[in-house]
Amino acid sequence: MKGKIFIIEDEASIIQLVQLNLEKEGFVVSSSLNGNEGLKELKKFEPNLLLLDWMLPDLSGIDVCKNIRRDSNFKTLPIIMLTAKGEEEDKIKGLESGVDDYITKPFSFNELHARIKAVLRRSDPNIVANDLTFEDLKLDRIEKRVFRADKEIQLGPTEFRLLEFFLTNPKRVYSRDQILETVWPNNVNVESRTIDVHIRRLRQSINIKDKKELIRTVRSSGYSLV
Amino acid sequence: MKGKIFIIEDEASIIQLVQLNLEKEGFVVSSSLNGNEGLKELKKFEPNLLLLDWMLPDLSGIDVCKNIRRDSNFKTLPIIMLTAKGEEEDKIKGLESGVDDYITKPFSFNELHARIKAVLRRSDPNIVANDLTFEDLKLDRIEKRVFRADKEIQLGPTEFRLLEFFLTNPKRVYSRDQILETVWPNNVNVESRTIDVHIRRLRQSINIKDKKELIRTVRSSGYSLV
DNA sequence: TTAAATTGTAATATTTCTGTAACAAAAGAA
DNA sequence: TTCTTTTGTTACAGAAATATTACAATTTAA
Repeated sequence: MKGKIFIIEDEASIIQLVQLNLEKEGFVVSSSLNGNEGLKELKKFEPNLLLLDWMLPDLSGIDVCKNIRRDSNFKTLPIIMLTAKGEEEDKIKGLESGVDDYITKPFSFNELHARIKAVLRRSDPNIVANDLTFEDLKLDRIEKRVFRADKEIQLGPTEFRLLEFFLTNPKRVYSRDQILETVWPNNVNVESRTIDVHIRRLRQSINIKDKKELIRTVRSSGYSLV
Repeated sequence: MKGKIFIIEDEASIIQLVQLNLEKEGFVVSSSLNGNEGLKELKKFEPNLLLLDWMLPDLSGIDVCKNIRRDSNFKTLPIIMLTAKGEEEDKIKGLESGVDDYITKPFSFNELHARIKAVLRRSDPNIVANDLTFEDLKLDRIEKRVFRADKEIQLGPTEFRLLEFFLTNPKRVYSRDQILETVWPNNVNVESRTIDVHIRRLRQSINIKDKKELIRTVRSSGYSLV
């Protein structure tokens, strides 16, 4: 899961270009062509990051920005401002008004992508990182390694995916069905009790004596990481 | 933010009633009186949930449903079917054809609302509020945890559902029958006195010494949260 | 090809939860 | 008061959910 990005930008061609590329990178993207509608849709969409054009037909980027910062649910939403060349002076204003970064049009997608990753890494590391962490647990998606308290742990493939799944949303309780759907390849039919066994195996692997149990059983609901 | 709901239903009066109430709840609502047009508009509207009448002038609800499930963009759109009384047998067919829930006309808005929330919670948890609170009581539906005065409380599954139920309408008095209907799975037959026992268990769990009793007994009527 | 690792399931053990019955206590009614 | 109705409390047996174990089948690695 890479996270959700919302774009408010009045040039449809830019939206198209950026959206296409971001989706190719695995982000979920939604967009709007103007400020007022954009604000509404954005709040429904609940993105992890906003790409915001400086000049919009109705509201200025700064107005949008201020509105967002006033909303307690989006106070901390990372924003990257898109400015046209020659507006450099405004950049300072932009940053002052609570923008996390800016990029000057025209920009290459690579440049944008780098900035997005940088901003997300600061605000919500789990979205970008190849490392998922929770407390003293660390999972490296690239190298396929898992550590508990800096000690490497060997997991079978299924236990690895299972832990990876829990780490994308720690604390959240998942039902056996939800776990099956996500962790097992589609169209496989496995007994839902099978999950108990894998939970057991995972527990056995990641538990260290004298350290607390990391997987919580919620009777009649499922399991979660705690 | 509550999300978008689309209604396909040929009785204008029902649409009006439901739409009005849903909008009052904060949903964005759009509707259509028949299946073919409805399908087109729905795909433009991109709702988070569809309320679909079983009997339509042109297409049957099932046809609409199948059409939607064939469209990759709407494969997972949650659908609640509206059936008239006496069509109960069809319900099974409905659920088989990919419907998420159904409700029999005539229905109360509260009942519909509850089902909508339940279905949305499954499909798109961010749309629905997940924390229920009342005074110093807090229930987290995602993590399945309950707190009183910031101290965590352990509840069994039934007590959890019971409290969840009371928290959706604090202060309101519910009869034992109402409690049974909502908190217990359908088609289970339990003695109504059983509820007293669970109330007792819930009380024991959530009461803290020196703090006031949270569950009120209303003689010959039922119980409520106060 | 063989050995080792992994997987799903079934059988069994263990834990936790549930509903009910029986009796006590409280609240109304007469 | 006394009687009646309703609710509170308790204990307990059976049910239900989860934990654990062993094992055969399959996959992967050597």
